[in-house]
Amino acid sequence: MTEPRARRRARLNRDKVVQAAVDLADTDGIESLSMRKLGVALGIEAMSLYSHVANKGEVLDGMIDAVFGEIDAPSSRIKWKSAMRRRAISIRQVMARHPWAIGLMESRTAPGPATLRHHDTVIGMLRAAGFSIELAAHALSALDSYIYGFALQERNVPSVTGETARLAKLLLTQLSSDEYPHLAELTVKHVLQTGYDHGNEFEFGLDLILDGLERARHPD
Amino acid sequence: MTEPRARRRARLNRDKVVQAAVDLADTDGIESLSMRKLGVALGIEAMSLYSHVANKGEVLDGMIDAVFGEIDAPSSRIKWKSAMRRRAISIRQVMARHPWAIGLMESRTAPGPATLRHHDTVIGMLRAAGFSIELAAHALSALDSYIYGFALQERNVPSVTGETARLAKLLLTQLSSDEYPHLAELTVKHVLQTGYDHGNEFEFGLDLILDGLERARHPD
DNA sequence: ACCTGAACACCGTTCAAGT
DNA sequence: ACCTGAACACCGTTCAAGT
Repeated sequence: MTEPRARRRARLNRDKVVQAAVDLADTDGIESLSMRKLGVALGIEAMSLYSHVANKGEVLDGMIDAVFGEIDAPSSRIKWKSAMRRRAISIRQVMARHPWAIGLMESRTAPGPATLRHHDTVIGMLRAAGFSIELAAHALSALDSYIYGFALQERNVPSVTGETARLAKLLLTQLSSDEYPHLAELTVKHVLQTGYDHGNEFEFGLDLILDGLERARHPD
Repeated sequence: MTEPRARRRARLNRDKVVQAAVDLADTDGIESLSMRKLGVALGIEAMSLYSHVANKGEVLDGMIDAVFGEIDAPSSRIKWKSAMRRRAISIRQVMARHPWAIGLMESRTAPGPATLRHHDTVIGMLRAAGFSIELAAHALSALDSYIYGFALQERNVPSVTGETARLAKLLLTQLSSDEYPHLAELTVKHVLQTGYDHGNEFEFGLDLILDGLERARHPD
């Protein structure tokens, strides 16, 4: 038993550093991901990380690419609409697993191999389904904007589950119903209703776009 | 002339601190916005800021609310569809002026008065146009997801303007056209075409959603 | 009431030194 | 080739002290 408390994988490399960073961000949040804590998690001094990555930015780029690798590649064996629908739902699930990812995307500009592979597959599937280059670009832009934007907003809305959150929201609504009557009405009569599922909201907008794309592909 | 180099406004207060933070983020980027630099910009010691704000988070919340205050309130004197279209374009313009805002939204959860006022006005306009509560919620969720997601993606794509960026992109495409053929094709034959305007991409998706909402309001 | 300076507990990163 | 410890230039924030 020469092992200290932190399990040291056979040999450290870039991928293992990135995976440890993903785990740390999932557990403690991205704001507490530091090179020093990452070192501790790997049973290593923080400065040793620089043997495997050039800087923290490379870790962050790797994390984003790892997240893209988790997205289900759309199958070309089903209708394009079902495939794009499943892809959207898969992205939303992945973003729910890694809530820090959506915020990280904003600051990173160097797409990794998994990211490029994913987009290449999606474009290829749309082209095979008969989309023109222009329409494929429009479709990808519209769908991804919607999916990422929804994930971004979902992160900001405090979850309605849990009685305390519910009570807090009710109180807030009560206080502001004079100043913001329409917002108060929408909150009380819609968002706070038992059985309200934010996922329905996601699928409503998603189907709006998918139906619109179908119409654009087959102009009347 | 008792004034030192930094203009000191008559008396400092929360709003002036927030406005200085917005200016600093616009100029130098959000990543270099620190309490110390904010102090320098205001001709004050960093620690004096805590007389006006509780912490940096309050500054960030204020910045987001200031950005919402810049969005054109939708007029109730025109058709809902035109009003929502203009609102979307206004948000995109405001986000272009303050590119840091979209990334900040992700981490802030306390909406300020301008934010609440804006959303209340929009919901009120949709309700007046005959939208049910449910459909108004769906409409706002779909549109805002799309708008913010588009802004998020727009920030990640290096601008195609400028010959150097153009050449760099061409080279990149050349290198990866074997591995990512569809991505390469879309980039070369669409994105890099002269006259390509990313704004058209925005309006395509926007009109897709607006048309879909119109159909949802008047089911066939 | 507002501002200051010193201090604390953190950051990312460099560098010379070790094995 | 990989890891370490000390150091540098930064952070946000607290606190006792000044006016």
